[in-house]
Amino acid sequence: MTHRTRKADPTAALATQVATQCTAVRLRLINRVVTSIYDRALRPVGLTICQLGILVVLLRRGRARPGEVCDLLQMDASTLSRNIERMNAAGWVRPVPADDGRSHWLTPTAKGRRLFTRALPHWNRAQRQTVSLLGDTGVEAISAVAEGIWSGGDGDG
Amino acid sequence: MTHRTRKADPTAALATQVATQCTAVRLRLINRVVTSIYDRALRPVGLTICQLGILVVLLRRGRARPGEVCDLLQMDASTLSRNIERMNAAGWVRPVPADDGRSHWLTPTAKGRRLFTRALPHWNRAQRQTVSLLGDTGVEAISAVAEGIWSGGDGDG
DNA sequence: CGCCGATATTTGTATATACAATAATCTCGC
DNA sequence: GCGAGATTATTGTATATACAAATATCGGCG
Repeated sequence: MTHRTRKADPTAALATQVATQCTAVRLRLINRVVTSIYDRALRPVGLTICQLGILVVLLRRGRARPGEVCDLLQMDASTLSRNIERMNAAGWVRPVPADDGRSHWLTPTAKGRRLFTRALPHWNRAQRQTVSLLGDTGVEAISAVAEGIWSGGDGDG
Repeated sequence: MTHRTRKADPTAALATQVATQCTAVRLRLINRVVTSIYDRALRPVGLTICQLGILVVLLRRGRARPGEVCDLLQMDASTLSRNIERMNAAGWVRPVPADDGRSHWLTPTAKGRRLFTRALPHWNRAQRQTVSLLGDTGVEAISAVAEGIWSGGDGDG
């Protein structure tokens, strides 16, 4: 009789390599955890962290074209389009015609501004909770990586 | 006549505070960028980074119950359920009955193992590209944060 | 044995996301 | 001024995600 143990699975070891190295798997895990914190915190005001992020861009700039928002947030145009669709339906943003007929300005409404004001304390709570979870070090590291991407990516420095 | 400049928008300054501090907005941006890198790299083999992450867990452990996978990846049970649904439809994983009738084992199929082997070079390419984008520092920081969450979270150290 | 609370998963519904294809407009060269 | 190619956004389709509710099973207690 041949030996009773079946031959070792060669993929298991390779899978361990991937598991212990893969940046995407880790990043996505962190993203799920952190997104949950903010979404739960913001739920009482009926806002998601995604929507808050978009609203903040518009509030800062007063108005912005879809393409600008996409560039800033590194978000696909179609993704933004659907998000704006919901925010528009909720009455938080409005499109206004631009010179270039292919585009338009997105502007926050008064209702959107009031929502933002109401959301602030909840956002603060989530932010504190996140700092407590990731540590100052973790939060700063994430900021640094984002800055790196905004400034054209490519490596350390 | 009253002055021509309209009164400054008080939300703009607050929005800037949020924009410059919000960890979630930054993390989600990084997540979009990095996920895109892996999904594009894996596309030729018909796999997403999400699915690869799940497959890797099953390959490492040989088999796992849904709840275990959720714990490990910090993924909602319903999310895993839908992902497994697709991977099962593709023939990469199979459920096998467990002692506890409420649950079952998830196991990779031979087809799933072959897929993983084919995916490896593409994953490697994405991983290199990500290291190049985020820098060793960034990649290590993300690993550290994930380890922190796995080991019960709460702060630096 | 049978019920009841606890546990494990799936299903219903909604948001977030991206790629491919389409639609609308602009710009430049002639 | 017109047509071809570029630019900007939206629509079609599919995956990823989570909360709430439903389903199925387990385990203990009377």
